[in-house]
Amino acid sequence: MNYESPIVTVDVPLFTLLDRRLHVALGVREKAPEMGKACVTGGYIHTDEDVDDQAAALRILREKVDFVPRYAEQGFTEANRNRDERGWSVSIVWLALADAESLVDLVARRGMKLYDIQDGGANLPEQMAFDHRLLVLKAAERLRSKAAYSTIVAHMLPREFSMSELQGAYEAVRLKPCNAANFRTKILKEQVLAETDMLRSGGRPATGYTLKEPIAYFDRELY
Amino acid sequence: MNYESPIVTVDVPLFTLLDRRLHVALGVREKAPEMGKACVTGGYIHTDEDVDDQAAALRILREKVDFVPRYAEQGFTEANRNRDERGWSVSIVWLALADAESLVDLVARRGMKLYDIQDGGANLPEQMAFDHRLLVLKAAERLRSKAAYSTIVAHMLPREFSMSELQGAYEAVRLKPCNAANFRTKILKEQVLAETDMLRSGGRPATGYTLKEPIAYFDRELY
DNA sequence: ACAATAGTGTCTGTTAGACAGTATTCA
DNA sequence: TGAATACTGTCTAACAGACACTATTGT
Repeated sequence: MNYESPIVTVDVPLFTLLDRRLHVALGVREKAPEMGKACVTGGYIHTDEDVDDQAAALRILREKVDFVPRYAEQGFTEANRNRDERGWSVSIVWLALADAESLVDLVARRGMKLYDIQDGGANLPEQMAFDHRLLVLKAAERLRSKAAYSTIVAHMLPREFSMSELQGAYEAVRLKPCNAANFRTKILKEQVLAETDMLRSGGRPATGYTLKEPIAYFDRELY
Repeated sequence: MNYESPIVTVDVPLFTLLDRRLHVALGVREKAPEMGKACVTGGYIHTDEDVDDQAAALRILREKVDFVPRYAEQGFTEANRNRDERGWSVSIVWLALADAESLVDLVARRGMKLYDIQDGGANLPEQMAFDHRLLVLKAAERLRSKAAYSTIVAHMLPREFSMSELQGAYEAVRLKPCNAANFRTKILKEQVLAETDMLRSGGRPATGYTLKEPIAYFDRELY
């Protein structure tokens, strides 16, 4: 027997930190079905040009909103018969991260909007296309759990950041405060940061840091 | 423009512990292409009967090899244009776990075979269908990393197990030994195990344990 | 009694977490 | 000089890890 093949899309929620709170950039769906509702940037795989799902994710961001994220990784795949009225469909969800400035610029250019998702989705729009509310919440949850033992959150900061900015990023994503003195010593001991120039701020200038590697993993949770 | 939709399959590597070493159960592919090569149990999504990818994974195991795993979860999705000569294809890989006895019985019934994958795939068959070698290795790696901070490995033991069996499971999957006294106190403190009847063994009978919940997560790695 | 496996108590070095205090900038 | 932010040193309780010891079975 021959079975109808499901529809396959790649959806790419864009995350950043704004005012030390996790935000996601959403657009507005421009065609039926679900026209006019808030949606994650996504699209079909182009079997003639995309070599793999990562290439598809990056092409979709480039073509649809002219954006190159700082970091992207596959999150999870949502696949069921109810998520799209047009039939059984598969969404490969990629998480993309960028600094706030780039995303603020993007949403201004493209008529998109940044939504605070610090409070379990309370500030997401009422109506969202398809199951995109679920996709965003699952992706945020994945980000939270990955943040605990990796340097992934640093990609939502400027390339050079201060220790307190980095701490703020961990706190926002992990949803709990941590002690500045202990945070500093612990992450420095992990040897994942490289020092750069000084950064000016309100008081004493702070040492600037960058990630040595795009992502590093810790043996234990970073509190 | 209208794009050809990729082929979508669900592939389900079956893992267990045999002689305190991680093993995967593989079958033999019975049709072209790649006929005769070792392969992961998998199949197409049946859009008329599967409600979602989990249902598809379980149906495929049931129909193809008449097996119900003890635990299954979505692992990752492999999606590119080179993995199947017939065209751009997507595999949603589900990890399935079972006790050794059930899988030994399964492979005997179905002409499958259990392969030791303790040594990074050195004991996998030379020729495997499609990219199934990669799928198995990636799935095993996912299992290893998840094992560090959860009770997932217990599903590769009998439903009731002794503390030393559980320790052996962690050691096999994590690839490092750990101290019996400390392992015991640490996992008991997590309160994830329930006591059952005594289990007979070579010496003093051991307290039997079962998982309280299908899966529990720890705040820190269990050494 | 002894081999084999299960389970406990205790000690030591390391780490988490709290907190006091010093350093360097701008207004 | 004082407000603001950056950074350091030290103390304590908890935990990781090692290890010696006791307990309960079968032979």
